[in-house]
Amino acid sequence: MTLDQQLALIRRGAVEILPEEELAAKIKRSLATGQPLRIKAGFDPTAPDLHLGHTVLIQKLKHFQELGHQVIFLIGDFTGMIGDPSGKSETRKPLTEAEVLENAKTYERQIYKILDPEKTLVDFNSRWMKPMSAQGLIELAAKHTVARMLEREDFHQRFINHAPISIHEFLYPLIQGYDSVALRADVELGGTDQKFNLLVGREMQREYGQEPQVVLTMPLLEGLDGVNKMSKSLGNYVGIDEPPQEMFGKLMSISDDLMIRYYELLSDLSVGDLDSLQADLASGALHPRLAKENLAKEMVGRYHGAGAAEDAARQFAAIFREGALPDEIEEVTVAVAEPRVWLPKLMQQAGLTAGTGEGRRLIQQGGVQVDGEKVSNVDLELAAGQAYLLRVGKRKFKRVQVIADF
RNA sequence: GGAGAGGUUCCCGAGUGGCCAAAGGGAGCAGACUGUAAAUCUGCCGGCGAAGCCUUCGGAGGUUCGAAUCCUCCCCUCUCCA
Repeated sequence: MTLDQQLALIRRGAVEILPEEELAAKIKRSLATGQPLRIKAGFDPTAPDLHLGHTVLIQKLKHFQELGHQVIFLIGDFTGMIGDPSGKSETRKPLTEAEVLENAKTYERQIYKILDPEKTLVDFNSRWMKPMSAQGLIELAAKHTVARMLEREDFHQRFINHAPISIHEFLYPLIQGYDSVALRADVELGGTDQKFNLLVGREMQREYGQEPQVVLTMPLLEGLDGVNKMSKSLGNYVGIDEPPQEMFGKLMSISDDLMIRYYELLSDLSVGDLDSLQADLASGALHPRLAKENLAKEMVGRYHGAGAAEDAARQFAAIFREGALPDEIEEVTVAVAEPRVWLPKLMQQAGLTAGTGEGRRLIQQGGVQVDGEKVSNVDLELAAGQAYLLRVGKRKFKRVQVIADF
């Protein structure tokens, strides 16, 4: 592909490319020499459960891969072994080497749903960080100043808010920057929240006499709430390993605005198609529900195959539009010592609620059905020795076999 | 090392002896409305078969009829000084 074509694809969805002229120069040189660019992106070894937020970045890696460049998927196992960079929580327990390898495998299994395994290099920063001596680390630390560190937004905020900042947190950007030196990276990708760290990489490379990498930032994908960034700890995520039904349901529950955003950052739709999609939505030619269904199908299809996507769509429509039951309802068996069970108790034992208080509340609120009948009596007792279909809220179903055990 | 500020329920944050299972907001859950949503409105939101009782306000003791609130010691964070 020509320089301009490459640049266009790389630019798509990117927030910033710093500096763009350098990227152009690197690509030009690559075209001339046939030498692919080395594209780096770093990942935390402790969270092997990728969600759609991560895939924004991985999609971009894929673009580079399509352009023939060398993608390096770097697992920050060394940094992950030390502790928690957010500073808030308790010290993270160090991962063993076996765990790291295990997590790496999980990563590979997940990313290869998007990336080409043949063209992806997976590396670990412990490879060069572990042999580094204390002297080497201090030398590394000497290449940066505290004032410079405090320029980073979150450090700055915490500093002025009198929140704690641990010394080791200053080491993370340095090490991440050194990773770029070790890998001789030409380009590093990251979320916009990574901008500072990515730029440290440029400075480190310069310090070590290398040509600085180009920094490319991608937007952070908002989570299902539409406000906060997608993250596991906030619970607003869609994991790419989730069952099709789950994934489909979550995607269908996002707001219309968010749907556009997801299309933009996750879909393979071309820029032109995206524009006409938006136009059709605005004119009413396309029903938002339909557009959302298509998006959900595309995502489920990407991670589970087209068949699974169709199934999920059909079931979803059946349950939520026609009020039918899902194809598969989990069955549980609960043994009770009395001839009758109190419903809230049963719900608790079936794993539908955390306690009887919650069950009691749900009944009062009209959110509980037994065999399709809404329950209003908090004291309702069911006879043992038979099966019941319990529905709690909109989505939780269980077929419960109550056996008498006395 | 010295002086000061602070640690409250999932999160933020009020509460400075009984009226406190603890205001308010956020998140979450349920219901209504819808397009499946979003927005909005309503209710719930420590545990308990619900009567009252039990466990919670950094930790351990103590004062008191009674402590998130007062005292002692300890742990942790921040600020200023050195």
